[in-house]
Amino acid sequence: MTAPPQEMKRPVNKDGRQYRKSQATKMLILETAVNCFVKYGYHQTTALKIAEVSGLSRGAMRHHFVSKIDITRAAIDYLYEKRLQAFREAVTSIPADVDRIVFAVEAFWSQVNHPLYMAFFELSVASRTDSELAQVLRPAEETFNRTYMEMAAELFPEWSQRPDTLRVALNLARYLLEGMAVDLVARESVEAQGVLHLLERLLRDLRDRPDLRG
Amino acid sequence: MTAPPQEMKRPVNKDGRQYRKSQATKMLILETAVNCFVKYGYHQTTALKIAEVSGLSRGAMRHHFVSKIDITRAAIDYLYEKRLQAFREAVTSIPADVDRIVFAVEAFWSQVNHPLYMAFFELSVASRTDSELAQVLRPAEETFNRTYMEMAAELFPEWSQRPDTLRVALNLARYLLEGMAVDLVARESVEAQGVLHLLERLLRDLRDRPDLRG
DNA sequence: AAGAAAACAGCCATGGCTGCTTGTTAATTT
DNA sequence: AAATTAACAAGCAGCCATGGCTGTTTTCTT
Repeated sequence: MTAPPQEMKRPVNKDGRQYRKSQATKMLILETAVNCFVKYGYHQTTALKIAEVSGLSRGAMRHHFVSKIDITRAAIDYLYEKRLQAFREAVTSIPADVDRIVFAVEAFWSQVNHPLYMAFFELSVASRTDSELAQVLRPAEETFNRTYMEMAAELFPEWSQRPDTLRVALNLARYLLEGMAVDLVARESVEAQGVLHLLERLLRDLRDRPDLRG
Repeated sequence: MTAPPQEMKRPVNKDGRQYRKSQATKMLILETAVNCFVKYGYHQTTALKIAEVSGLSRGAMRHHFVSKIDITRAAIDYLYEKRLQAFREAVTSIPADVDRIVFAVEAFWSQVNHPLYMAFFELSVASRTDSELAQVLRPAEETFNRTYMEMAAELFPEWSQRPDTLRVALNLARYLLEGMAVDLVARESVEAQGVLHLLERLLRDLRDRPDLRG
């Protein structure tokens, strides 16, 4: 009986060109994965297909990510990172002297029309019947939701006196825009203008008239 | 060279017990298929699985439906038939002396919470990346949409003077409720009450105040 | 009652995807 | 420059879904 081989793995050198190449390849794989989710849907996206589109061999893929769920895990992080970042940018770039509701609606709407949203949507739907995926997706989504709420609270400080009204308003906006996006997915055309204007009007009402429940 | 065998197929006897059994089996298959779509998702539902759950052999299945897309085609007809029927029932059962908006919202909302909606939703999402399925689904969906609009027009005759406002209102209601349903799918909890009340209020405003655009 | 057709069972060949293994080249450490 | 490890290539065995074929039983027609 010998002692177990004390695998003293040397630390990764983050400056070496090997490391950078590895990172680049990983990014390539993740981007390809997300693109495939959008283009083929989650379940049609196989590990093999990702490898092929990336221009890598199956073995090379495996070196970086062992299985599809591994890729997916990393891709989800990557995806949500980007979504949050885009969100933050959109919100912080709103000028101070305009009606922020119009801008906020527009920002969310363009979010939801972005290809990245499609990827998220595919994952979300797939996760309903795939508990492994659901486990991976849930935390990322919770983070996103929390940030969404927090940013909204920052964006509308005058609203913070009635947090429950704000909550309902935010939920409504979100459901509506996501519902529009879904119809956009399936039916490719959505009567966006009128609906968006109505939403803006409703949000203004909710914000400006405290006596508006029921 | 003989003449082509002039296949004089005898007409189906719709009273025979063979025919009825066939119909029953077909129904069983379709119901199983829809259930599988809900339970496993469209792509996870294989022809084999449908056969197994139905308690049929692969050959027996094949006798009734050659391929999965065949089953799906028939299942879609079956599904939309049921959805439309449920819709019609819900609408026609609304009493005359109440605010029909509340009832209509409730009717649509319970529609969208029904398992059948989940099946439709799965198909709809899958059709984005599956053109064969899209082809099958599109006509059924168009029929449903048309009927939805028509029934709404019947339900709110006083609104028919401003068809564009009605259109926008109907679209908004639909997008919102579907968006809620989607979130329900993925996150299992939706702040329904407040949002539904807001929707009702908005619809009432739109109906009763003609000066409300912009 | 006999022939035809429908309803059903089960097998086989094919092809795609997965997990795993082995081999090769390039970079890094000492 | 020798040894080590990372990066990538490529193949294999197993699994499962599919399409298609053949055989058996039940029902229908005449």
